[in-house]
Amino acid sequence: MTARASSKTSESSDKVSVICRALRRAIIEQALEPGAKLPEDSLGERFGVSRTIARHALGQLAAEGLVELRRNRIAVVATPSWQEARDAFDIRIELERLVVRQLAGKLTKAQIAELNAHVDAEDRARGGTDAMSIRLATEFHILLAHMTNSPILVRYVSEVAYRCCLTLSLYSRPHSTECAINEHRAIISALAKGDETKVMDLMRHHLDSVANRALVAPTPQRGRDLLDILAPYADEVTSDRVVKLPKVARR
Amino acid sequence: MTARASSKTSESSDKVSVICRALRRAIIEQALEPGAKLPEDSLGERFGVSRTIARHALGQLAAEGLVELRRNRIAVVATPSWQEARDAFDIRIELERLVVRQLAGKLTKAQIAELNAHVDAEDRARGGTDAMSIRLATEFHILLAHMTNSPILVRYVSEVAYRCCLTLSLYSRPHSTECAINEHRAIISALAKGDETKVMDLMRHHLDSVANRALVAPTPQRGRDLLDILAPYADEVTSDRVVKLPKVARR
DNA sequence: GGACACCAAACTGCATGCAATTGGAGCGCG
DNA sequence: CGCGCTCCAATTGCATGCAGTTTGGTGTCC
Repeated sequence: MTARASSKTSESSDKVSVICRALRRAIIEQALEPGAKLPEDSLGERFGVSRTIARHALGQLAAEGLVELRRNRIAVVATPSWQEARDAFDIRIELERLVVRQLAGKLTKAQIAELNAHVDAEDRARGGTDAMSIRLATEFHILLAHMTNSPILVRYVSEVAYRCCLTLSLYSRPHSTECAINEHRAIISALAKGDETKVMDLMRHHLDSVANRALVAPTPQRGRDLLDILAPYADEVTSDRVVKLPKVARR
Repeated sequence: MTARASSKTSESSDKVSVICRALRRAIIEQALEPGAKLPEDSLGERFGVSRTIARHALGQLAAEGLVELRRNRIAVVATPSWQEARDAFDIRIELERLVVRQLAGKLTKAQIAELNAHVDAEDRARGGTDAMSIRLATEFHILLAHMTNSPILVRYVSEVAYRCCLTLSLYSRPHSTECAINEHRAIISALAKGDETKVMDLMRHHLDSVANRALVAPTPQRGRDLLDILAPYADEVTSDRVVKLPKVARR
């Protein structure tokens, strides 16, 4: 047995879905940074639809956790806390281990070729922008999920992967994608060999290292946002005159 | 260390959210069976809002997988296939194992009391309707997820648990909830003891047995919907005159 | 009696309009 | 110069209206 009966899960071609896809992509490519404002009017105007539709799209993206929606306030691209980012990665690890567990030894030659082709594309894109590298790497994982032919699994893996993308733009330093690509290759080969436990371990370590490379511990321990972030500056303030705050990535 | 800093995740009090909650509950209590029609007008009228709002709510529920939305067609309560149900349970197992892994040995006395109180409630409700038993059992799992203080985990566990609920109304026979209750108690005690691997195993077996009790293999192997379901009836039709079909739960 | 064309009711897809809320500029005061 | 107040433009929350699509029922013809 190679794979399950197919099933169509593709998003329909509503105007709403179109906008969702566009925004999703803009977000994961970091064209829209976390915290960026998303007024319904502007969105509607930009996409040539009414506010009603833009609003609906924002609702969907909020349900996916990519957008934050507060009553009577402008929607913004989600700004996950460091802890939320870590949680997302933890969940992602378990979900993707499930993916490769289901896939180990069950892939057709064509599917393996497809995966290799994708990694080749990642390789070729190494010269390109960071954003593209991140997108391609994420799409590799989503491609894997698709091969399980489990719509639910695809949905959750996609969602959580996008959320992780989002956190990369927040907490990541410019990073080298090379090892990630090698790890992708290793996963493919273990999948082809059908070594279930091996591939599950590979996936865990792969995602763990991505997470660790990305989520450089921000505030030592899981304190609450503002207070802890401001603590060191507060020290300076009380100890001496106010010093010019160092420019910090903001939004 | 006992638990993380709190964080508010509660759904806001939009009219949309109100309708979502109401429908969600109606669905998991099986007041709305899978396949039930949900016209925007009727919903709006029933809840005293415009179609716009009802529509938006349906969109949200569709994003959660509780409702199926097809272009230009009346929305219906989702009718997951048997395979999708199985997939949902597989995902649920991994997610909830993650929950108890994070929780093992980290619960306060108060939290353990809360859990025990909930199971007591489940016990007391044994005389009540099946729907209520199912709801309470589901809420036990969601309560656990809440204690991780990870909003993302709460969201995914809730969603997937609701989806599993949905499948229970489709494929389950009237079942005894007693063992489930005992298993809940066992999980609590293992959590309190802090035995991580034990509680993860308990959770796996608990959910597995729920799934197995519920998902009585429907069509021997994972065939496609209609054809296999109709096969036996087709036999009768071709072999003799058309016989009156036995009344089968429909909608 | 059965297949087919057609039509009206029901319903969805979407835009627009109006009321309510927000946040920020401007202004006055200490 | 900082603090608080007022007021207005920007923006959201929601209902309604119109156009297009689907559904199901009726009549007609074979």
